[in-house]
Amino acid sequence: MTTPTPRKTRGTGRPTLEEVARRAGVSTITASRALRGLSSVGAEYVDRVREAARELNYVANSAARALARAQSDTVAVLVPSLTNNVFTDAIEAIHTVLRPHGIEILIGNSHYSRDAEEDLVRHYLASPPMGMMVTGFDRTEAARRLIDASGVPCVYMMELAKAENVYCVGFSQHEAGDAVAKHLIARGCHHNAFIAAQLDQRMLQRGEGFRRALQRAGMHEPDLEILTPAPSSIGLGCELFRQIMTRRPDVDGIFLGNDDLAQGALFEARRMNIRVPEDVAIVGFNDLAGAADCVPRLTTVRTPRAEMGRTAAHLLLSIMRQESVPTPMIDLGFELVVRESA
Amino acid sequence: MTTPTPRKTRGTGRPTLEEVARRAGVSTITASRALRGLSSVGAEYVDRVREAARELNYVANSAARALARAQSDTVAVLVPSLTNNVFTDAIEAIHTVLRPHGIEILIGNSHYSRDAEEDLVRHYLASPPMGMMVTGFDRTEAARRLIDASGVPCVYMMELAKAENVYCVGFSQHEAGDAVAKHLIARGCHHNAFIAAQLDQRMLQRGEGFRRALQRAGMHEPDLEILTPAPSSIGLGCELFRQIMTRRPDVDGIFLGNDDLAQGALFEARRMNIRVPEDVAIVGFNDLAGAADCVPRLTTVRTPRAEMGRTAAHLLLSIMRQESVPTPMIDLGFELVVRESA
DNA sequence: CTGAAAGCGCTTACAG
DNA sequence: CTGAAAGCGCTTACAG
Repeated sequence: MTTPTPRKTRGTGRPTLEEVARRAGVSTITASRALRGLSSVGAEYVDRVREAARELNYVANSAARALARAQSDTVAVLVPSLTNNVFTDAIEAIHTVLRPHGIEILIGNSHYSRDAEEDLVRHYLASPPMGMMVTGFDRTEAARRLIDASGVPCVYMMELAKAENVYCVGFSQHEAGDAVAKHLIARGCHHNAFIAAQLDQRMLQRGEGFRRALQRAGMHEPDLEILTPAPSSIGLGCELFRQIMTRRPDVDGIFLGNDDLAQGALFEARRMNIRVPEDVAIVGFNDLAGAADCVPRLTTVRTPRAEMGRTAAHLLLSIMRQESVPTPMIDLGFELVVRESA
Repeated sequence: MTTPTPRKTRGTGRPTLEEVARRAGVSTITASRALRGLSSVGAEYVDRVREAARELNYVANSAARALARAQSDTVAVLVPSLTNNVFTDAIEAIHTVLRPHGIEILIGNSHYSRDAEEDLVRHYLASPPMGMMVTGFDRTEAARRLIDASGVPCVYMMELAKAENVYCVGFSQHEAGDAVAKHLIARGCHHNAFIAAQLDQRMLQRGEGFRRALQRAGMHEPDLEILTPAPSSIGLGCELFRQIMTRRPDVDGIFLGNDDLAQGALFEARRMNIRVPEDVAIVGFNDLAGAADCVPRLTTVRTPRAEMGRTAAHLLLSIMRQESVPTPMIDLGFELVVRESA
């Protein structure tokens, strides 16, 4: 004898918490608490509820939960680019840490635009995520205020803050630039150029570190800097390398603000029959895929992208749980990887 | 005389639809309809409601909406990698199309694992998105069934389906491999190798196209194929190039299944003092950044990543709106870009 | 074209 | 430790 299943007119048709509770012989709220692992539920109930949920293939309706709690199991991650593996590496690591906690990651790509980032902040804060992670500190005043006023826990990635009261995970871009300059100087390069594109704050900070070190050594030549807001690319690296070497053939050391630019320089050097590192030493930044394999193998600065993502995610987790964190600022450092090009 | 604002104990504290309605002097449901642009609302009301919403800075609570409609304004996009720009390019385009429609994109990265993808399918389908986009057709039977049974509109990207009843946007990987073989043959290459890694279906399909063309020309040599499931990378390209040239120095044409592998081959060729294309012609796949700038400039197959993303997103939009679509299968083609390496 | 009622599926807040 | 009630903020379904 079969009872006809009543046709539901609304809803998803999926099993609900109420059905789980009924099957387990407890109240809905007890089922809710049992499934959430709240300690105030008797052990015998917990098992019964879990069992019932399993049998029914129960999955909590996240919309209902979000509505009831006035918050969703979501973390918004704002990056300036998805093309640049610097950020996808970090995102991967964030996923790895947060997914097991049932947290969904919303990726916002600002395309290196402050205004676009402000829109994203506004958008995500409209349905407050339980936390957010943003890239660096360069944003509109409005975006800054929105984040602060939202009360949503926020971790800043990729840079170190000046202030004490912000949670950040990164490394000193300035020191990294400094290290590159010192390496070039120690190598005996006398005319050191700096080539940068995109001109986001991190790029500028490493440029500043590089410049300062040259100045301290009395070797800074302002006209040996090429800074363009155009997006970084291998092609642009080719172009700018040719430009500087044509204008100043005596340049014997170049720091290109990232590996794309540096790879382009390597290619163009070959086309121009300029030997690397004999005629000119070349240093990149980030140690992306390929840097270790090109000809000559690229000397560059390895940045801890995955580790930043992982650490930032763990930090955010702690803050969201209101745990006390040892230090709000985590410096993960960097490493100058000396290979063949410089 | 000021009335003290009642402190809300629950909820987000954000303005609700009810407040908007009250301010506009209509019922909540009329406000709801007005804001959603349902034609059954008098024009005068629409303006009043919109005005009130603007004044209150009203943003609909997406959780409440999702709960009431038993569906969220969300599209899940499943890709095998975020490191490979093939997929980030597509994702970018999808974002561009879907964002203006208020649709949030959930990115699932399967890391080229069928099991991981099945988990993702299960996860996303647990809170059904309004639509989903997946990569190719190679998945577990369970994942396939879950998608079909869910009733969630789904568009398949990157490949063309055999069946008629699936919505897909891509190009023929098989034909692309065929085109590469023909080019190498026309160039006069007699011993043509195929080097592939990762071994996802698309890679294998272009390999098959390549192989068939060689067979038709009576030029296929089985031992000139290196297929490894290891992840593609420039470094691996170096390694495999050295391997094949050491084993068979008479090879004079190589199709590497993607640009990473090909770039590695170019580097290693230089290290081995093998001239490209004089000694061996090299063809890559995808035309990623750098292909046009390396030395020698890489001959490769340009694939329509952004266009696939854009087109797939528009197609999904149509399906979700239940509009009739002219054709479920959209072939965007590819283009052999002949540069210097072959 | 407009609205009062009910419901979506959870969790909070209050009792016991 | 457990539960009945109320509420989160929308939309669906039914009337008029």
